[in-house]
Amino acid sequence: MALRTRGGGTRSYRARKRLILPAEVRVDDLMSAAAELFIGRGIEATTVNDIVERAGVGKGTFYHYFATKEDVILALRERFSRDFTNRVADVIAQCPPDDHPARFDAWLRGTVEAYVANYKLHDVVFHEFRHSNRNAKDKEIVIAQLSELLAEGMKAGAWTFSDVRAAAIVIFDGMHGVVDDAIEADSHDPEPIYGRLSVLFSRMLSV
Amino acid sequence: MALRTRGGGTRSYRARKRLILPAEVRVDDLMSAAAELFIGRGIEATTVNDIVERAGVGKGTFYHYFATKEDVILALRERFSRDFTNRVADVIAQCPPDDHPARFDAWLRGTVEAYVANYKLHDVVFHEFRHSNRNAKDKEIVIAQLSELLAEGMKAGAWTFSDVRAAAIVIFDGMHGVVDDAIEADSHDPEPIYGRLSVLFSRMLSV
Amino acid sequence: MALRTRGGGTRSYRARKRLILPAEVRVDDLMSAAAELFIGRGIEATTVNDIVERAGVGKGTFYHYFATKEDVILALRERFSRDFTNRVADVIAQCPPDDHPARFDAWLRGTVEAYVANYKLHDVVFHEFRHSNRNAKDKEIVIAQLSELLAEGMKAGAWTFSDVRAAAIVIFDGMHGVVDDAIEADSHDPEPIYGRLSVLFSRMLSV
Amino acid sequence: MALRTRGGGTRSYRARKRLILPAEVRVDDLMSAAAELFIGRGIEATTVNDIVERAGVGKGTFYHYFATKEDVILALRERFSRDFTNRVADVIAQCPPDDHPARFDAWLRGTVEAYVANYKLHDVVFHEFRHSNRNAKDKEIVIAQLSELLAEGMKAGAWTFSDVRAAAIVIFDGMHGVVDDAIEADSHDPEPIYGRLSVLFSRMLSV
DNA sequence: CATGAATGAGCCTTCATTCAT
DNA sequence: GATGAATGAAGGCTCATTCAT
Repeated sequence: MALRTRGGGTRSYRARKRLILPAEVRVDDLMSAAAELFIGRGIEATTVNDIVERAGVGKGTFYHYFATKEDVILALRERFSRDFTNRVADVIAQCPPDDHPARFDAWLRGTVEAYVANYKLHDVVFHEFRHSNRNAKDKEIVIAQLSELLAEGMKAGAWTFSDVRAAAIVIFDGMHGVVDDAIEADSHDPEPIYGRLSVLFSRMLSV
Repeated sequence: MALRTRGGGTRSYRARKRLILPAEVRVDDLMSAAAELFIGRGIEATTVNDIVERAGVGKGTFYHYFATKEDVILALRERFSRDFTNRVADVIAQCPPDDHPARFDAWLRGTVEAYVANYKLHDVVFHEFRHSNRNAKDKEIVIAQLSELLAEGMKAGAWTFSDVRAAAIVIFDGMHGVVDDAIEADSHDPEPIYGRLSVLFSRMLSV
Repeated sequence: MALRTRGGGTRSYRARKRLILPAEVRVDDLMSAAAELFIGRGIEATTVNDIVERAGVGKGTFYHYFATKEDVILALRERFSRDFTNRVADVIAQCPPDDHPARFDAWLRGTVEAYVANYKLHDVVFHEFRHSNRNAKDKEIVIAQLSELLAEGMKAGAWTFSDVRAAAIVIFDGMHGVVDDAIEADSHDPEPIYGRLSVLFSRMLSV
Repeated sequence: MALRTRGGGTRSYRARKRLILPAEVRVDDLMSAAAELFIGRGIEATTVNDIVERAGVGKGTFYHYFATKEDVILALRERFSRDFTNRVADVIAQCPPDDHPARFDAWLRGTVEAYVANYKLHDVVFHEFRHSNRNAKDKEIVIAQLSELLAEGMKAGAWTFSDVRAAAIVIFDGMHGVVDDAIEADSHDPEPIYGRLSVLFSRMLSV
């Protein structure tokens, strides 16, 4: 078997300065590089080589932090969901706990804004890659968040639904579709989008 | 087992009967084989080899009818959209032209049924593959169909919308999401799904 | 996902004439090229690239006929065992069926000759690569062949053994070791090797 | 799970206690870890990472004590040979210097026992790795030991050989093969193996 | 029309070794 | 002495597409 000699066998490389950085920084660099490339040219068209080149690290460094290419996508997804949910939760938290219409409004505005700001990454990371049922996991979080908001409003008599979950899904996916449509038409201002959706959803919410 | 091909005798050529069939049949066989495989294992995981093997033709035949692998996907997409739209149009056509609520109802029921019946192919062919903006093309057709239905109802005073297109999108994507959710939960009966949606949308349609 | 464009994407290659040959020929070319390289530089040090280059075919051709690199080794092994056993069987067959000492002699001479002629390939293919228990399979064949010869001689009263199998193994492995030792000392003439072994084994065979 | 390293906090460095131990202990830990892994999964499949992890030291420590991965194998080999030879020499030493048959018997029994006890390490370290002619070196030692024993017996008139070395090789390799065969058949008791061999070899030794 | 052998660009991943700390 | 983050050369394998028959 002869133990193939790899790596520094011929002792030829020495282009990059061997810099040691905190794991966090390296992971972040890698993830950002990946995100930019995924957005720019798609996941499939982005190679691990592209990623490490853009991140300015050796290929081994990539595999030091991620087990496979898939892993970056998953990590990106998690980060996206976390950021998204937190962002919306913050906005809602600033409303009076018992003003349910205001809270829904905050959710809608926050969601539209967050999505308009990051739809590219969202699209690429959630639609372009499917891996068993892990797909639903992250959507479930945001649906749950909205469902709870709707359920609380219903408990307080602000509105009624025979099926809260179905309502949440229609609202979320409807929002999603309308934002996509606006973006497709090059309208990146969240305000009018929010306005159009608000009118529609207020009808569904009113008795 | 060592060899991939054991090659029977001296010339291994001509295993299959060189059968000549009408182009339509060939195309259809190929598309069906592709659809089944795409559904079963995903587009990426399906090779052209898999397709021709399942279709029972030589690989050259595939490239005789389709320029690239992409082409089958596009063809499948078109076929799906055409069937879908026709099916829904038929159901609507059976309603009185001026009973707009009934027409919407027919649209909703027909759409849910059609989607429940074919969601697998739909998902794979529309979500798993993205090629520039060609994606929107086919969705546009069904949105247009619904928009027109809504617009006519509005013109007749059955309901009002400040933005018909936004409403159509919310309705379509909302429907889509709720059906997906039901299927995810293993509820493949279109009736209750239709019921849930009908309640929600009727509010949006009513003044 | 974008269906990475591979192969003739950029349409640049056209170095080799696309020649279509019988599967047998291609398989043989590939196996011979592999054997030569394995012998020359070891299995590990030989890459599939090396093999196809030497065989004068494209890399895809290799994988058209062999599923993995391992497969060539296995195929080489099978071929070696088959040839070896046949060769020895032929020599034995030329002896009178009841002259057991002569038959054993034929076995020994044939075996030594066959091994001296091909020990390089043998070593590389049998010793340098281990894959579960498949290893023993091929040795078993030759041990069985010798065991039978010994058993028949015993039945005819030519010699006796309390354990035929053990005797066969000692004879075979002993022969193996002595030949290796001779080759190590650069003595490639089978005759004296055969002579030395014959003396030793005749003692074991005599009552 | 996305990240290979979750890195606890800001600096993930220094997880292990930087313990300073005598070189001997370190070397021994490393060699033992390597041996266990080589036996368990093969040399090729064992990475330096695996070894240091099992030994509980940093990767740098490995390269502090061994120049390359090969070095451990070589060290293991030497250790094995040394132990083996010593063990057998001890047993022989307990026989009367002029009772040659007894000495041979002791050699055979000791060898079979030693080999049965360590065949796994032996196999992996001697068969799975080939590096130029260094291979023969260690086998040579044991062959020499046996050759001398046989030669002395011959000088004393206990037996005769036209070629002592060939006899030694047949005996050693024959023993090797029969033990392997027994182990393959799950017979790990050295006694019956020794018995079978003793019968065979006594014939070769007797005039 | 039909076939399937042939092709090669390029991808993901591995891992021995180095060296800044 | 000890550590482990960093590195990049190299390898096995895939598969859309071509084209000689």
